[in-house]
Amino acid sequence: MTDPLTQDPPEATEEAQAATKQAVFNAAERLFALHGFQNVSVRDITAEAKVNLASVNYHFGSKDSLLFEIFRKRTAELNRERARMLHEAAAQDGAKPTVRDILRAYFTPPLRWASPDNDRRISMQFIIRARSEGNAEMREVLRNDVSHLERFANALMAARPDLPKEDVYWRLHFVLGMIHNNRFAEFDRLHHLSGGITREQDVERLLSRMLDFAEAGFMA
Amino acid sequence: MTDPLTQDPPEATEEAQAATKQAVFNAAERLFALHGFQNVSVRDITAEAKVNLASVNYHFGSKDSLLFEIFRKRTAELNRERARMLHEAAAQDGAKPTVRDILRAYFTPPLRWASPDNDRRISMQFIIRARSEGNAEMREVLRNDVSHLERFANALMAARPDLPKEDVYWRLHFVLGMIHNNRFAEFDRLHHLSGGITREQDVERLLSRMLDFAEAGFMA
DNA sequence: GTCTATAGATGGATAGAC
DNA sequence: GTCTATCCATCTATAGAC
Repeated sequence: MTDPLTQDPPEATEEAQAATKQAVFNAAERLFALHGFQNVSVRDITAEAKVNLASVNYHFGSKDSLLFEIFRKRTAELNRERARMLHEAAAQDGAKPTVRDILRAYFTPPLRWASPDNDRRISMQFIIRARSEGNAEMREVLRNDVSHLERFANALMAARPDLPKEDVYWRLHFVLGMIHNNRFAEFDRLHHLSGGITREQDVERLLSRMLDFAEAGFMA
Repeated sequence: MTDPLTQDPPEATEEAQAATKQAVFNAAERLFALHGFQNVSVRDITAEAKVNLASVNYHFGSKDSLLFEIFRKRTAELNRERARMLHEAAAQDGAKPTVRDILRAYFTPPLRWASPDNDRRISMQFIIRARSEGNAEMREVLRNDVSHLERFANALMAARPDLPKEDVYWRLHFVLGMIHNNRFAEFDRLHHLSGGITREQDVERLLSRMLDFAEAGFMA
């Protein structure tokens, strides 16, 4: 065996490998969020990440696996934040948060992520895009991973015990639509329609608007 | 017409040509709605339509042009129905329809189309899918074709003259999110989450639910 | 371990026969 | 006008050099 170990450039063994994998991950997330899954090739990703073409398959196995890994990681992070906020609201309000508190816990993390000065802005666009463009594997995960939604549905039923459960589910569905519509293109269109008076930059103001609308809808 | 037992290969000049073009159109709309733009090849379309491979390029120029033609036709039809309902509501109410009337004019056509027994169900899925997966050309059309949305925004401002215009635009944005979330996959997920108690088959009931939620949100 | 070269598959589009 | 055969670009994935 050759033994040139002490003369290797940097300790490329672990750090460089992790850096390459992370570069691929970030480049892929960014390109997918901006252009869609099918419109981004492995060549685009490795060029953006400034790594060699084989890196995607070496580190992630395949393009699909790369996508799936990004998707799982980001959705897990987002839903963890939501669950934590819901838990805090329950602790503060004595185990029975109001409808507005529950909705705030659901809205705040994605809105924070999507704010212009947040480095997770691109991750939020990735998630929204993945919801509608993801492959069968990802859709199956979405369909089955309803545990975090169940927490919110149950909290809403506790906050409105007078409302039939069917109504709670439908209204939750409408609320989800409000969130999933927050794509770049939709904000852009709204900005154009309104003649430029709508500004999504003010996250706190947008959060208030969404809460006002959704809370009223839930109280109807 | 009166064409009982003439010969087999009849004047294929015009009728057969129109039939082929229509078959391509229908097959493409159906496959795109079910599987997404990038996941459907020209070969898939011509196989589904039972026509030869060159038909797409002969009748439509390119795959992209075919997509664009379907998109323009369907969105024009849908928005025409909406505009007609808004016009009728204005005529009935003496030129100043209520918020609920306006929202009903916006919600009813897509919900009718999407109902299980409607032959436009697949067209509605096509439109929703095209909104998020369409190419740059289609997104540019969406971005600029806000004329039909302006009608609704203006009607809402007339119905709520006390509300700042900025608020009207944001709430309209939320309402759009409610509609665009009505995809097969989302209904499916809701059905799964609710343990099967939500049923989107009853279109009138769903329309009522959406109107209750959106109207309350607009009145907040 | 990294990177190049290439295999292997599929796609859109089209020329040319009839 | 219809349809087949084919061109050529592009993609993912991988073998093999270093």
